[in-house]
Order: sequence, then C-alpha cells, then structure tokens
Amino acid sequence: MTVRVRFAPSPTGYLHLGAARAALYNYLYAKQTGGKFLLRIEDTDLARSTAESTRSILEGLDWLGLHHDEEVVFQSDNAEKHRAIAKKLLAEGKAYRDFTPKEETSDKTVKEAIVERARKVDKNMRDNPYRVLAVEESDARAANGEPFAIRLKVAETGKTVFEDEVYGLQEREYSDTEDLVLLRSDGHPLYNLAVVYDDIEMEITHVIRGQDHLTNTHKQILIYQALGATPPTFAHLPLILAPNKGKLSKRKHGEVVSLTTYRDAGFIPAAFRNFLALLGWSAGEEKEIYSLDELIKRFSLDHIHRSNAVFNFQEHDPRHWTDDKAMWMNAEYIRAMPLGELLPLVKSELKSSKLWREEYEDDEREWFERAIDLIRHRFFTLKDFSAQGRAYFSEDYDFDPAAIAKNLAKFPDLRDWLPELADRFEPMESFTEPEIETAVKAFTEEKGTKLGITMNGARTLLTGVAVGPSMLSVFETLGKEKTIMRLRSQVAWN
RNA sequence: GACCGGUUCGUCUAGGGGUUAGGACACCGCCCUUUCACGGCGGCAACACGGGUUCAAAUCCCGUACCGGUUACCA
Repeated sequence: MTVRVRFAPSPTGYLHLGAARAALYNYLYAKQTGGKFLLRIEDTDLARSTAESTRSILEGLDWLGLHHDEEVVFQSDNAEKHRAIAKKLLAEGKAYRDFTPKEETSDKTVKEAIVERARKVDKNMRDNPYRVLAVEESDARAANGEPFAIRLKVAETGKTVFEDEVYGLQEREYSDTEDLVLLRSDGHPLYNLAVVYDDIEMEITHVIRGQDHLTNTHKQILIYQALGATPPTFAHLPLILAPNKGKLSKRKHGEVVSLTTYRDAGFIPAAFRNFLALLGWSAGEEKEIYSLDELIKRFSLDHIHRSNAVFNFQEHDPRHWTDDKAMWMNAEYIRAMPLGELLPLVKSELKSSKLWREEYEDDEREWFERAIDLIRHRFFTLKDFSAQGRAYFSEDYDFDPAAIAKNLAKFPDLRDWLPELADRFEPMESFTEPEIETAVKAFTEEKGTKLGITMNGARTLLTGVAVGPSMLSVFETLGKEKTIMRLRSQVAWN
C-alpha cells in the first residue's frame, strides 16, 4: 500500500513553527517511503478562516520546499458529504439527535468556561436524555422543525485503543469520551467528523500531527468504527514550547512564531528546514547539518521525541531574538553552502534592497562571486549582505558610529594619512594583495604608527563597519578606483 | 478536577542495566590576526525526587513533584 500523508492546517493565521515542523515530518515520511504528501486546508470554521491565511500557509510551505503531490483539498468543499455521513450514522442508530438548546458562549471566555465546567463535576458522559429518546419521537420533533445537533452514540463500556508510532500504546475508556457532536444544530459539520471523512476519502494511511490531537484521535477512532472504516496509522508529535515552557503563540510571543518571519529575516530555507527537523527528532548521531536528501533518507518516526521541545529565544534581547541554534545554522549554511546555491538568494536580497545591478551577472560576474565568497563568512542572514555588506555594492553606505569612534576618531592623524595612502596607491600598476601589503607596510612604517591603526582606519572608511575579512582582500576586492576614492573621502569624519 | 503524555547540561539532543554520561548551540578563556561575529584549542554545565528490583540503575518497576496536552454545537 502506498503511503499517503497529509498536512492539514486550519487557515486562521500565519504558519506556526509547530505546524511547519509537522508539515516537514509528513513530507519527509512521504518522500522516504515513496508515498504522497497531500495538503488539506481545514477551513470549516468560516468565521475564522481567511484567504490571506491560506495564502501565507501556501507561501510558507513553498519557501520550505515542501511541495504537495496532489491538488489542495479545501475541507469546506466537502461539507455536503459530511452532513450526509452524519445523517447516515443517525439513520443507522449510531448517532442520535440532541435537542438540547445550543449554549451561547462569547468567544473569548469559551476556553475558561469549558475548563471551569469540567473541573466542577465529574460528569457522566452518557446521561443525555436524548440519547435514549425513542426514534419516533426524535423523528417527530425533527419533522416539527425543532433544531438539533447530531451526536455520536459512544458505547457505555469498552475502550479505544491504538498504537501510536511515537507514543506507543494508547488506551482510553469510553466513559472518558463524551458523545461528541458530529453536526451542529445549524447543520455545520464539526472538525472530528470532517477530518475522519476527508482522511478516508483521501485514502490517508498515516496521520502525523501534533500531540494536542491525542485525545481527538480516540474520538476519531470511534468515528472510523461507526463508519466501518479502518483507522490509519497515527504518529503524534511533541509540541514546540516557549522558553517558559508555555504555549508558543503569536498573541504572546509575536512574530518569532511565524514561519514567514524567517523568510523575511533573510533565512536560508534549507537552513531553517534543517533546524526544524532537529527540533524533536534526531537521527541518533553526532551530526547537525543535513541536506534534504539526507533528512529524507534518515528520517524515522521512532526517533521522534516524546517530550516537548523549547524554542529558545529572548524576547527583549535583539542579539538573541530567535533561537540561537537556528541563527547559527543559518550562518553555517551561508558560509558553507555551495556558492552557486547562495548566489541567487543574495541576488534577490540585493534586488529587494535596490542594490542589484545586472552587471553582476554579466561583466562583473567574476568580481561579484569573489566578493560574495569573501564577505559571506561572517554573515548570519541574507540581510547582512545588504546591510553590513552594503559598501561592496553601493557608494551610499552608512558608517557605524562605534566603528568611527574606535578606528578613526581616536587617531586624528588618519584624517591626513588615509588620503595620503590613496596617493601611494594611485601609481600602482597591479593592485593585488602582495603589492598592497608592501605599500601599506611601507607607508605605516614611514608614519611611525602601527599597521592595525592604518588598516582599521581604512576598513572603517571603506566599508563603514569595524568587522570584516582581511583588509588586504577588502582593498583588492573593492579595487583600486573605489579604494582611492573612499580613502580621500571625508564624509566619515563629519 | 478527570483523562492522557512527558522529565539527561541554560537550550536542542546522544545513550537505555556496568560510559571519565557524548555532541551541538549559547556563554567564558586562550590562540591566530590589522579588526572581527571566521577559524583552532580548552573550560563551565545535566540523568527531577523518593522508594524498590539487581552484584550493579540515568537506564527496569512503583510512587511523589513539576511541566504540558485535552476536557466546545473551535480547529
């Protein structure tokens, strides 16, 4: 049997990191087994679902490179079938009409109300009088136009059992599961019914999802049984938590939770995918960097963790705004990935910063590649190419005040010396590292100063920042013309 | 409250009866160097607690604590 898995987000917001990881694991499992990775948008909650959210989810998956194998399924398209199946269960006596009037709850307090109600009484799940209402009366009241919800009739005794690929054997007494509502009194199908029906229709073989669904799974198994269908294999994933071990939510934690944040912050998709893969799973070896192919090859459900993982970031520290390891991994990718794969990413970053010039792919292609290869070693994100690296692509770059203070202001002599150094460069035929080195050393000696003072002064003037690769490489990469011009410029001093 | 699940360095994790409990990130130190957030070397740092079982427990069993999930006519 061919493996068919699905990622089934509800389009009520951005793509959450936990959801993105679930999508990734589904994808890896499908690819590893030669199966299909499907996508279903669970938009049955019309009030909260938005097209904007659907688009953002699709974009996020695309960015991570998780392409689905078949057409996207929109759950709302199946609403009619969901209703029909609920009615079928009703007709078969496996479900019953509940004429209890719907409780009006204000959206905000629902959660609290539920918890409150639940903790008060240890309620009997089978005491609903409509559960045992005579069919004739039920039919009559329905015919009379009285509104009703359809509930699944869960047996009094017994238990649901399934073997979870991650958490092992799971059992739950029927008495702990309520007669769940399948169809709302307004005819709207509910989540558990819709999911089961769609998973059957899509011929899903493995359901891989967050462990917040662990109790839903018991309910869903009941529906599978009522429908006479064989449940798929289940694998539940640990959750991704905030540093305080609480829920990671946009409301509380803001943009760090959203996948698109990372795209917009200049992350390399492969790097972030790599990071996500390792948050809750490991191949059991001392290795951190995995290509997509390696992940596909090594992934296995039984190496998924059972404990939740903390996504470690410090809200108020810009230096650690996201998980350090994610940032490190991105830097690692930037400096170690094949230059050919990095170039297009840098190109689009420069384009969006209006720093891109077509010559970089044409006459100046060689220069461009060398420059990128030179500066990438100290960068963390693609943004650094247009920010810290700006001086390589534009004359219009800023000077870091700290760099000026440290490397220029402290040595007033440099104000005259650096233009003089430019004069020294002027007649040079060949402007490559060895010649530059000889010139700078001779100049520094004449002035009776230290090499570091000249070099760092020049660095600040030429690049605007205090950090970077070897200054000799910088001179050579920038070229004689720009070097001279910038050494003579006085803007940094003003 | 009830049901379910979890607990190895600050974080991600390896290990699953006998290990100096390994790696990565972060942090700190030293080295390299014209600077540095590159690189090299090193350091700090963990088996939640209590009982069992066993010659031997981080590892198996029970309990406790703590954390998380669920408990909707949300998904």
